[in-house]
Amino acid sequence: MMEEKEIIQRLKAKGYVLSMPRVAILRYVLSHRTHHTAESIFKALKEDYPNISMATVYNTLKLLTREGVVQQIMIDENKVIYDSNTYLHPHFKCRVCGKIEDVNLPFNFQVPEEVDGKRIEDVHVYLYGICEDCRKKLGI
Amino acid sequence: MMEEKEIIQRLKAKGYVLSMPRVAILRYVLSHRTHHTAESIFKALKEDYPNISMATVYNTLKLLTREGVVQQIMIDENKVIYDSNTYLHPHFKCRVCGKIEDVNLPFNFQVPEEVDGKRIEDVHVYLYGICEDCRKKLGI
DNA sequence: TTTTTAGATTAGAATTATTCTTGATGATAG
DNA sequence: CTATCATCAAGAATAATTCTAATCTAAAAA
Repeated sequence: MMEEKEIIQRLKAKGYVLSMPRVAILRYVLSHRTHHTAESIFKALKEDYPNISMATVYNTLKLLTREGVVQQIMIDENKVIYDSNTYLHPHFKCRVCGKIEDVNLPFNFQVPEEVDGKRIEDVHVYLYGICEDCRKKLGI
Repeated sequence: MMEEKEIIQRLKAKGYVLSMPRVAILRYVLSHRTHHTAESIFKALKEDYPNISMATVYNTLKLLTREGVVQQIMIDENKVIYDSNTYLHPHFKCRVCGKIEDVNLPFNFQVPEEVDGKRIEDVHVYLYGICEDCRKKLGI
């Protein structure tokens, strides 16, 4: 897990301007290592930075994705979730309550670097089912 | 891989009305066992059924997903792809040309039926990287 | 066969997530 | 300082999907 300073160094070295909104977004996702949406980040930052815009949030998240600081999780059919935990770990979505959680399970995903001539750079594993709470409530 | 007649039987038994547009959509996805979008199906059927509507395509695809006839593939961040090949197989997306392909690779995805109290019902594996064509073009 | 009716369909408006556009702003090199 | 160039904000635009309300139809009942 990378540190804020290290990340800022690296982005500066790549020629990015580390403007106030960008640092605010970076700091926010690093200090809340859970799942975010563009909107949840926007709302959270709106308080301290009342004139931040959605476009900036989207642009910065795209930048951070490109630079490997966050990961786009597409487990949900209608919005992208951003995860600042970028090591390979499966995600789970409950089909009853819709909750999305990390799954800390050492699956053996020895994905080869190359398959059928394709170079594999990233692997996403999404699990769907019913979460513990919903199972209890439903008695199943 | 299920047959059309068998599927229609099963859906009827479940109480669904097998109307003309529903059968047309079912038949289309079964006879073109590739990747579809709601829009591609709509356009293809528009020729034979000039007044079919997008709402019907979406509703029917949702129904067929619920009944396990097709699978929603969410490898692409901005649209859902429907796959009538519903056995567990990874999908690949080229980050250069955007092409999406099946990967016929026997990964050992022995996903347990239960993890951390969660019941796992479905597993999606998405691989991202560079396809053979793009590697050749780029010389990498 | 005709009637009935629950559920399905259509057209288009509405919604939601995301991207684009444009003019303003601000950091930085010279 | 000032010119340059990337970034920013605001809101319009777009794209995918869902909703709404009036109409239609498959299939059960008469």
